[in-house]
Amino acid sequence: MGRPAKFDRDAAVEIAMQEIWRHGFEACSVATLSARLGITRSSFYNAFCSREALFLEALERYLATTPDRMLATIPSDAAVLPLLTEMFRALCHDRAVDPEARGCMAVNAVAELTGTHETLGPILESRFQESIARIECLLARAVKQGELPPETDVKAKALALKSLIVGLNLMGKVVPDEATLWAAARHSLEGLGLWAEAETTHA
Amino acid sequence: MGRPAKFDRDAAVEIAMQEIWRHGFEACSVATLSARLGITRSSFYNAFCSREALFLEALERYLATTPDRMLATIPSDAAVLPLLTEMFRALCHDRAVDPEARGCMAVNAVAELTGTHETLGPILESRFQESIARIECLLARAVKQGELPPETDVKAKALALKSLIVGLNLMGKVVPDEATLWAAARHSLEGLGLWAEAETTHA
DNA sequence: CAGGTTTTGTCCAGTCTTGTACAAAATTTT
DNA sequence: AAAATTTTGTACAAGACTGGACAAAACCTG
Repeated sequence: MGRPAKFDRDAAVEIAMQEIWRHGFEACSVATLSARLGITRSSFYNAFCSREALFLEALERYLATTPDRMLATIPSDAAVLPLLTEMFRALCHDRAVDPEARGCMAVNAVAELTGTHETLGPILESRFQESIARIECLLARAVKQGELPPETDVKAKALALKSLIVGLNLMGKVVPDEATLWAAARHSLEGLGLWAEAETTHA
Repeated sequence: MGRPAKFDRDAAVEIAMQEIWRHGFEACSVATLSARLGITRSSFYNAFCSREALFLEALERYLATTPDRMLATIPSDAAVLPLLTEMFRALCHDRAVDPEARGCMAVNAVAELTGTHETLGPILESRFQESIARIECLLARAVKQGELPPETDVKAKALALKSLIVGLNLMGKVVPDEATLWAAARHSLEGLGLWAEAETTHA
């Protein structure tokens, strides 16, 4: 099967993710990325085809670890609201714990590439829409489970929630203090009637 | 006083603002900006010194027209809450009415340059902080004027508000529909206890 | 060991970028 | 009209980036 690659592809994607997270997509040229990865541009093109392709891989990798992920891996029967609260707590923590305050890679990417980048823009937009839809489903389930009143405007609330998520993520780049972020988040969640103390995980 | 400039400097700043708004700061090279402005790079450097300096001028120009401005030009005795509501309405409108859905230039700039650009980053951050402080003052005044209960956590509410503003502005790049944005905004405002019907401007 | 396959390093051409330098042009002031 | 001032066009040097071409190296399979 030919000559094996001299570098760890997975580790490379991780590094690339960190790099793009830090500096943004356009700021990471093939040259700088290759250097950072310890490979030549030749190997770069061979392994990843294009900067865009690597970005998408890096994005996937990022999304797999982001607090947002908690909303996708739905236990299906669990209460929604405590999960939501938990997610916001994790979000505030993640933003504040990062010494570089790079914010959320996905939000950064949307801000940078949406409406600008020919191919990446639409992909990010649809991801965004999907995220909103997922939240909408979750809220609908919360209504069905009696966690929210039946007259809840699920669509508006989902959008308000996503706004809050995006806002906090960007805010975290400027105000990287967990307590402060959490105060704002909790305040908003309470206002939306979505705040719920997490169940004490069986001690 | 020497040879007069062949181009309208003010109009040039306007065009530059539009361009940076559209494509982001780093995507606008001196070459492309100069071309767009109809001048040579030589004239560009002569008139604006640097790309960064022009950006700051463009940013000032932008900030002078943004809905956020409504919160700075405080009538000092007027009710705060209706003004706030009005501002959000304008924000949702502005985001939705833009056929290119470029979002808010300031928010875009924060997302792009904060933590990355040596000189512009800190400037944008302090602008951001000032904006939060302004909102905080406004809310404090609202408490004093009896529009909000005395026990209001002004600091948390101000941050929640700013999060909402930022979130909506970014959201507008993906969901450029006024009704949808406004539904989310109003929902959040109501939750925060900040929604107030605007006084009918004397008909 | 030969043949096939894949990675890797080097090289290239073409385009872009920045900031400066210098002379020509245009206009005001003396 | 001459001098001073400022803008403008052109040119330069040094460097970065892209994407592809090509040969050499390294490995697997028959």
